[in-house]
Amino acid sequence: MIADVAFDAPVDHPFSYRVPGGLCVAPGQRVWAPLRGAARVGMIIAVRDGADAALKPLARPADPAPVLPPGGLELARWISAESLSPLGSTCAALLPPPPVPAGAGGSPSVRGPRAASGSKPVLLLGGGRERRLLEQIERTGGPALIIAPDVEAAARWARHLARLGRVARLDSGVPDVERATSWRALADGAVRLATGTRSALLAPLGAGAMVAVLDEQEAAHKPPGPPRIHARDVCLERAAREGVALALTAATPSVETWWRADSGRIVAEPAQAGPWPTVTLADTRGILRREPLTPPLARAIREALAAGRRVFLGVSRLASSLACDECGDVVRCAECRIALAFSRAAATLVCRLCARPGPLPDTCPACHGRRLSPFGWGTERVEHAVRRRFPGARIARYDPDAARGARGEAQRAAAAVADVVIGTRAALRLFGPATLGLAGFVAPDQLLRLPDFRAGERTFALLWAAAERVRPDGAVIVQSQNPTHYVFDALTRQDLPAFYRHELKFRAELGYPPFRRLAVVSVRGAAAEGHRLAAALGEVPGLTVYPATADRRGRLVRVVVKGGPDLPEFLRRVRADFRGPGSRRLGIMDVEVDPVEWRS
DNA sequence: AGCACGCCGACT
DNA sequence: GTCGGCGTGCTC
Repeated sequence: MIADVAFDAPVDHPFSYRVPGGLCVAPGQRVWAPLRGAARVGMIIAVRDGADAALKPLARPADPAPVLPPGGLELARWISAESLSPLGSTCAALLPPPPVPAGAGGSPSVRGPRAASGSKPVLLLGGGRERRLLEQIERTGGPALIIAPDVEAAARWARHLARLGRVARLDSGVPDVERATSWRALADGAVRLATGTRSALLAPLGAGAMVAVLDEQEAAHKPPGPPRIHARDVCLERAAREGVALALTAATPSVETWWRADSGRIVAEPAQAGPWPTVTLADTRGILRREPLTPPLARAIREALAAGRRVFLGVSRLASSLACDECGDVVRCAECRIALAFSRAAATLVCRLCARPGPLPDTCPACHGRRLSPFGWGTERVEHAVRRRFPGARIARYDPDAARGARGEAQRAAAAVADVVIGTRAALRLFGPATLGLAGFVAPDQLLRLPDFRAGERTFALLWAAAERVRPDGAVIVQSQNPTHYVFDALTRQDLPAFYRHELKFRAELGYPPFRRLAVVSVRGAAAEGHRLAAALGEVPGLTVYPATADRRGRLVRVVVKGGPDLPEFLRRVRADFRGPGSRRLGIMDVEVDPVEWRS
């Protein structure tokens, strides 16, 4: 017998081994096998008849029995194909680490896929969505798997579910041994409730199970590293294959998910609109930007502090676009309509999507105003201004991305008791629903202008999340040079559908997701090959290929490709040719399908 | 990914 | 004269 084994390595073919007599192995089981001298763990993806004296033998099983049922392995294959990630790496990332060499242990058999129940996925929107999800799990009483965007949320949900029975935690917030034990307890039916992050996507589930993806719009559901695929997309596929019930929750769903609901493939379950704070737009057009707080925002802070209420001030990282001080217009790519990326150092404007360089204009293309400037209020500058203005208030800055570890802890402690918290997106987690007196946004235009077609979606999500944390008698103040933008308008009117109507229109007109799929293809090492590849992609009917960009030395060639639902299949074919026999010095080709953000 | 092989700069 | 840089290539 010969076993084909996939390893966690950037090679997309399996390695074959002789199965020693007496060793009983099956697909879905992990094994130790020699690879270039060293013993490594790999996933058996096939076992076949045959003999080849040249093959090395498998060493020993790493799992007493398959961790993946046939359906799980098929799903892993689909993930690997869809994301162009190696199958071995996909399995490694989506399974708990194999048990340590110790005693053999029992052999829980993993159940196969269940009969399809055929119900459509549901999208839980609006206030109380998490409570409704919990009630639904309680009502159905079946097995449930909660996929959270991060470890903290997984832990929180483990506590919520503990009321209903034993909960298996499958995320990296618990020790590896506990993860592995939980996985097996779930497989043999001893435990029916589980929480985890994306690494729990393949967790075994009993009949009548339900999977939930929390905050499905979160980019954290597609973390770096293989397999580069969004947890929501895997769950949609799993629901379709295995017939498990699927629930997605979101305050502001991804545009892709809203569109699926629009077209009836997902059933949206909105809540009745709850109370909403007053949202006010403060127009900053033509205002000298020496001071980050407009009079309305400063007044609102004073009032909130006087009333003993807490204030959140949302700031963003430094800007990378060029805007007009007079009319607020941002310099955009004529073709792609996304903001041109501004580099102060190089004094250049360039489109991150099509790579078209724009000349640095002297005057605003919209109003011919002469004051064009890079826009930015960093956390420090805002903090400084607020301290000067409100010397008596307890003011704290909170940006966990900038301060990690012990410093982050200290920052969090200070922010927890501060009257005014100045922070980025992540700071919102400090506040419960309807607890703030005021949420103010100093310059959300910075987010709105990010050179990314998702800029509107992300800005809307942030503002909405903040508004949900403001008391109904509180206020949201948004400073903007673009006060009539549909993002702000939908926020003010608490009108979710209005935002998606506009956004879908924009996406449809320019052929962005969900109407077309995107991929970023990079070739490292050989510029000529990279350009040859870009040319080859351009020949494929149905694909739109943006001009390739190269870094300074031409070591990295990047090309953005647009295509239809079968984009991964096209890319796999092109990659196979690219790596095909007979060609030398090809460099390394790397593909990111459905990128969530640009980051060059 | 790891790990070895391989051909060019500064050191005991 | 060697030690070591990481570019290139292979792993059943």
